[in-house]
Amino acid sequence: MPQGRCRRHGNGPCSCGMGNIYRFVEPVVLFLLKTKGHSHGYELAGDLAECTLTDSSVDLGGLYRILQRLEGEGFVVSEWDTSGAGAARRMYAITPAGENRLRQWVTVLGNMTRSMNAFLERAKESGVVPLAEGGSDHAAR
Amino acid sequence: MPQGRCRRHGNGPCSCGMGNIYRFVEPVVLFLLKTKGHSHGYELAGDLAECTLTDSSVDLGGLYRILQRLEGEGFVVSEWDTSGAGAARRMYAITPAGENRLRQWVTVLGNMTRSMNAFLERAKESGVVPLAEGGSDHAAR
DNA sequence: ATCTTATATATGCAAGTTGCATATATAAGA
DNA sequence: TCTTATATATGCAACTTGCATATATAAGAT
Repeated sequence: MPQGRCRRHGNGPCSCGMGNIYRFVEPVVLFLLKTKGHSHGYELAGDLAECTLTDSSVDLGGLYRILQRLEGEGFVVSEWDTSGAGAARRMYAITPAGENRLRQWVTVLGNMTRSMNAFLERAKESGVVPLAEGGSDHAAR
Repeated sequence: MPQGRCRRHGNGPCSCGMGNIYRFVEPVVLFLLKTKGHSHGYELAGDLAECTLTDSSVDLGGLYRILQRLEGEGFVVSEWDTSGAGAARRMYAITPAGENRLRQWVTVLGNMTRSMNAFLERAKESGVVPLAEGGSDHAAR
């Protein structure tokens, strides 16, 4: 938990309060749009809950803002879908620029995992690891 | 790159503009203090440059702020060291609470790498991967 | 008929983080 | 005396985050 610490669960090693960046919201959204073809915010929120490592569900308001930003940057496009019953849905699709962005994310995340593994390796060698008090990570459920 | 995008390098897949969280500043600082015994901000900045995955060096002002926050949270303690020549150094040391925090970070980062690898695996299976245009990650140097 | 719930999108706001610039002081070397 | 390296620290605008709230439609329950 970096800066915005988890205010709900106190001080255990949980992944709450990490913000959307730690939940890989942007790359996962781009990936979902790439594989699904198209989707809308409310549906993406459900899919995201299964792709991310945190117990805290992604903030819906934040997700809509991320989609708005991605559209402003040209990585996704949207249009209203009033065909179905119920409230209108804003359907999103990924653009070629967005697909390129996704490939970039894969590169960056690949570098990150390598760095993180190297750090964890060093930490284990140094014997920092044994039994974290206050134990279980909420994210590990 | 998430929200605060890299303003310097345009649109290549670099790890700039990711903020300190993506550079693992907090866990790496705690780890360095644990293994070194004690250190000060300016020295930690040099060590951090070798432990993090970004090309952009950690912002020194930001690092000092992180150290201040960590002290406020009881994870490190500091005192002035005026013994050596030159400007006074504020020497930091990790506390028992900080060591516990570090163990929690190891747990959380371990979960993160597993989630990231699972995502990258899925992305590769879906054929999203091939050749990101705008190619090299600055972080990969 | 009315109430509640689920679906669906969106904004307001306070608190926090970030990058960049800047201010400060000490000492070594040119 | 000037520049550079060491060393700490704050100001500020821009952005992100979590939480609360506002909105509208429709299905199902009472």
